[in-house]
Amino acid sequence: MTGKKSTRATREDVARQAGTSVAVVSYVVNGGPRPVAEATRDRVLAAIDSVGYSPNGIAKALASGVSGAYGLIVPDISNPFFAALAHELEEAVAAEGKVLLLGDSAESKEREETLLKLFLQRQIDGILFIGVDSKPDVRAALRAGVQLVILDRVDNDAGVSSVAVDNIAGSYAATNHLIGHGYTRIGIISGPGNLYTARDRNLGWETAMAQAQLEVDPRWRLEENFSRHGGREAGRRLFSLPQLPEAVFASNEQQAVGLLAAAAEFGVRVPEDLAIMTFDGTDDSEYATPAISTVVQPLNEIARVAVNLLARPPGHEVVQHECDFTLRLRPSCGPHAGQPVPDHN
Amino acid sequence: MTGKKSTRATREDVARQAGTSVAVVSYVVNGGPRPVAEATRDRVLAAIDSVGYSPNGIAKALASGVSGAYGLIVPDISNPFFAALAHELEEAVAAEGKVLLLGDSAESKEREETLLKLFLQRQIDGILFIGVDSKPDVRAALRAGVQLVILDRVDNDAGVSSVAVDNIAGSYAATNHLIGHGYTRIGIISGPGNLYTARDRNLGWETAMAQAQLEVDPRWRLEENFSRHGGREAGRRLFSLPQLPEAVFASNEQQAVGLLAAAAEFGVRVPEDLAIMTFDGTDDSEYATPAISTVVQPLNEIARVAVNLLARPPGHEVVQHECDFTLRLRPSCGPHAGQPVPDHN
DNA sequence: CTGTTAGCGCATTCAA
DNA sequence: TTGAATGCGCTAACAG
Repeated sequence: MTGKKSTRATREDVARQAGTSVAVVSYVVNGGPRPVAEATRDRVLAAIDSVGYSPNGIAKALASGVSGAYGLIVPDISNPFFAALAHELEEAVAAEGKVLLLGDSAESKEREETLLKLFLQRQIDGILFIGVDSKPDVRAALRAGVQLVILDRVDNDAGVSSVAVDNIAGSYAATNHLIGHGYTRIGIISGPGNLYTARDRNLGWETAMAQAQLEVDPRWRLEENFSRHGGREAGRRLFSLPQLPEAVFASNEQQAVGLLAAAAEFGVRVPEDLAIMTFDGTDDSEYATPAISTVVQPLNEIARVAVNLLARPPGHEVVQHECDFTLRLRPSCGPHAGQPVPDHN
Repeated sequence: MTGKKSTRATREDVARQAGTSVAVVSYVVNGGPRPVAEATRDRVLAAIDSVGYSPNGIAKALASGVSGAYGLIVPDISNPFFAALAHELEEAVAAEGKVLLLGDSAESKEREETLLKLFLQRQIDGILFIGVDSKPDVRAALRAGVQLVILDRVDNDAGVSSVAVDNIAGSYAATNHLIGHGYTRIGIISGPGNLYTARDRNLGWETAMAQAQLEVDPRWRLEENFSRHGGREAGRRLFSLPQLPEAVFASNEQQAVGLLAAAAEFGVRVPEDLAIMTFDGTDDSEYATPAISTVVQPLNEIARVAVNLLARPPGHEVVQHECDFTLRLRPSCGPHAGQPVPDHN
């Protein structure tokens, strides 16, 4: 065609221009590992500027063994909770001077493994992992000696580090808050039974209910996916029952939003006819109608801790970090006297 | 420590094990560029399996010049619209056999440029770009000879390919639909004036209003950020006015969600006291209370077209693709006879 | 059909 | 303080 192969300037061009060796260029670019004379450095810098040199990250990765990138695998980035978490993670990763590779497994176990392998092939320096279920196969990463941290949906037996909120205590606190309102007929929409997250939140609710010696109508225990669709379906079933509970704990925020949509469909008023609390605490619950009371996950802390764990030199011990939550009270669970609520227990 | 440097198996290990040369290993791994005898291939495959070989993507990228990755830059991945788009893009990119690198510019012009450079350094094969404003500086990419496609917020003067929905026609159709309801007092929440997207949607609304010879109270023209917060602020101002419009076109979905929250605050009923239409059409509008009528952007098409443009060999002509939209009618704009509505014009 | 070998751009050790 | 040289793992000519 028109010209020669559009090839970028390399160290060699800089060296030639500056009248030095390529090694010296490296030294000034990386500020080490050896010192460079003031005058030489200036010449090199001028040359870099003149030829428009920018180091090739790929070559650097190959030679040094570190790629400068972390990988993030999520089941579905269009899920607001994962998106919010990804946003925080990106920030934490950037603060580490690295970039973040995004992999969306589309809720597919198979795609999840493919992504993991793909990342590993790219010499990723560490992997942030949110699995589609609680039995992720992360052996490939361990085998390759790559750090991996599991987020949110945690398998405590996997032998890898993890960061998650205290799901049991959170749902326990949420349920207790409903009980404190004086509600006695309290239902739950729980998540898929194969997720520890869902089981833990279920357990918290059960514990609070048992402790308060409250009976539970089994028809008020719905199980659905952690999605708006799931929440709406649960709501439709619930609202077709002859008798409604006074309150419902929706195990995740997306379900709560769906439940709200179903309530509107059926003319069920929230919180007058049904009080609602939920779990997660992204902006979704703030902007819902009515705004939803929720256990808030500290996304920022989760992200920071996770990235810190990833940045540790390999061979470190496995740590399973559990974050504290906060309770955010809004109109959906009924009128408040404005009293503060303890974080948990 | 315990063992030797945890170094992965390479082609050489495979070759040794199989008793062949490294080239042959390449040939069977890549299915070319030269044929390999059946028997040899089998030996190689067995050897690969035996030593647990997995090709090093970094080395491959360096040697071949293609990295197998596309980069995506978005202003904020926690924005549901961008998240939904990213989800579709990831899918389209994966279908191309590539991975997607995510960069979140956090609405910062500076970070946006940093990300672009970072991607370029990593020999990204192409960049999907959603800028924080309509004057993105993408010269670095052009200079490096890397394909780049601008999405959503398009600058028609940039000389780069782009994909976007027809914003003018979309808002024109939405406004006309409101007019068809018989509303004559119609307001607008428009987006930041520095975004073409916002200006175009504004223009579509203006055109429809002018064409219907409808007067506009300037106090019913609000300008706010494309966020829920912005929408809520606009709503609060609007609902403090002595007289409300009958309908409002919220320029993006996030604003509409915020507007709904403000309406609930002020006891303004939707659609009885105020009809609402909006633009974007992610799940957010479906699950809002009430569900929101909206111009729907064909995210799937946008993603496919964008990735196709990216996959073209370099040196191609600049194309600015404009996608069709659809209108999705829901309760928020008032009762319908159920008549279908033409796509546009 | 298969083996050999020269790069890809950079980090880094070893000399000078 | 600087230069030369080796290697990272792989691709793709170029020879057999």
